[in-house]
Amino acid sequence: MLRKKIIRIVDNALDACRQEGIIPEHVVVKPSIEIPREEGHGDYSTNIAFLIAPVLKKSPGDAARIIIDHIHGNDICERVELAGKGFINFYLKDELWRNLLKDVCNDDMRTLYPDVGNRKKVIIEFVSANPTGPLHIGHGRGAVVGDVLANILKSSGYQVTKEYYINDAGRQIKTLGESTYLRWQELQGETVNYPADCYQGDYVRDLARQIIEQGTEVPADRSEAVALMARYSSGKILAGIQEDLETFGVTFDSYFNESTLFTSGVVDDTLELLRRKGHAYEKDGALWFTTSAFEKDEDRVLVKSGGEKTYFTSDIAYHLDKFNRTFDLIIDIWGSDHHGYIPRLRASIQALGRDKESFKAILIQFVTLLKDGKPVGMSTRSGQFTTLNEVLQEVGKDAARFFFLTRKSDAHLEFDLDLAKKTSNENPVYYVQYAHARISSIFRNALDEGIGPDAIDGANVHLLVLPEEMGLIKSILNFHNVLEGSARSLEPHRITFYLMGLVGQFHSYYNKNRVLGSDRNLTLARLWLLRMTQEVIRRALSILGVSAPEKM
RNA sequence: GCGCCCGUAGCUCAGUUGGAUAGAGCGUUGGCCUCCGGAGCCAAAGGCCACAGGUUCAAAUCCUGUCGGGCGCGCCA
Repeated sequence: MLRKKIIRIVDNALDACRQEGIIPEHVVVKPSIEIPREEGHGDYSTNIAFLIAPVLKKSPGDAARIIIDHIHGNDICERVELAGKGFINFYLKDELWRNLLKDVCNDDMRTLYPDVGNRKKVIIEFVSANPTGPLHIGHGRGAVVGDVLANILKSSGYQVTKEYYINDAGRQIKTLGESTYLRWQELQGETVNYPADCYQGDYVRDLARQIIEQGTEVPADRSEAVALMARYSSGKILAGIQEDLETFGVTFDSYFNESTLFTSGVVDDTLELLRRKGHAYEKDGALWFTTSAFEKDEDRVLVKSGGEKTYFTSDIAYHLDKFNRTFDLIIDIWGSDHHGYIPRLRASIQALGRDKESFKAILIQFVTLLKDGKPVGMSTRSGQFTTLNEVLQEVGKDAARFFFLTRKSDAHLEFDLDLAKKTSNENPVYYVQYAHARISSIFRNALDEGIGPDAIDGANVHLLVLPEEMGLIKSILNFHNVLEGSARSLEPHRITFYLMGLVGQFHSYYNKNRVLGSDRNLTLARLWLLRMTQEVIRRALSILGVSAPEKM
């Protein structure tokens, strides 16, 4: 918003220098205008002097001085200073910030949301756990990142579709059917040898028991019986997964079955397309894809010598299908152990003639669940995982969601169950929610004194002159930049860190200054500021899918 | 062996894509409401940003190498 004005000021100064022949006409520089990290370094800062100093054959400091001397007709800055070895710092007039926030308020906060998406269609695929067992805490992390990222992109001008991909064509579902069948046999009193590569969790036995209790007729033919068990079990488990996700606040716009790629012919189309473009070739009786033509990776098999298609093939088809559904941007959220898979998929996207930049894979590092200070294993097959549902029961939706977003996705996360249970007060989510509740409380008190929303509407914003108040105003407006950065980098955790900072400013301000005081006009102005603060907290929390309580 | 990610305060982690004096939370120590919610605030202590070079006005950030940790490298899914 204001950055553009600063850019214009700098550009004008450069033009003035060119006209005077100080800077040669042909020299083109692209100064960066940024918000300094240090508070004392102004509202904006530019490094332009460092860039033109070599051209002028002067020191950066002298160059900066020349630029500053050529800034004319600037009415938005309180002052412009040379700082450090050549930085030019811009200190904007306080009234400018106040007016800006007032504008945002009058516009119903709409200007706070950036438009980086420009209505582009994006599909985010996440969780996509096979319905062979309940979700564990690692899935939970991916679920939150995907869900929140979707919210971020929606808030930034994208049209977002959330999709869950089900590998129902593969071997895992068959194994599930086999597992249930064996447990079923066991429950019939038969002695069975239960293999190690079958699913070990107790839930398989429960499923078998359900089949018996419901009096379902099991076909005598073994493979038919297994097929029935597979259908029943996966359906039941998927329903359970959906239920878990719902209590976690995660929903999907569509569920996509891998098997439909075969029935609809997309898989065949994909192979045909790759052949025609010369990106598939026969070797050793198998069909190979030319990964190496696009990426630093080895060629991969599409069709095995036995005629069976690989998982990779249906995955290429799946992504072709996404493009066919006219999505401009495809985001996949995977466990970080899949990172080796990225080059070949990106290669396939190029082979299909699509822009590789339209595909983004986000990797989620594993979660280490700590119990009694020791890590707990989480392999689905071994059955000793702790389910997402159990964690939710213990720490609650808000804390779990917020906690998952307190670090960037591609970093290990230690989730200490005992700590989360025992000292939930220490969880940062309470720190943020507390601020929201506290502000609500102030409004309740104000109402008792006869100050309602209408009165606050008429507040004189220009009574907000304290440094803490200016800091809050700037931070509220900064939500725009944070959201934009979060959307561009696809990093949801930036929102949580922003919130903790904003809320810290509020708590500090609250402690130092009284809001409800004897000066009615000042009271109104401060209430107005708190209303804006609370509004942003609420909206940011809503993006995170975390509740904003009035009381707690 | 090859590839990807990571190494920042005692612990868990941020660090605006190359900016100025390195930032939180927890923990430790010491303070703060006769008044709007003490689930809060203020202050102190704590750092060779794994190590060594290089690139430039400027490096935690980019390049090379070393050490240490995680994960991948199938005609599995």
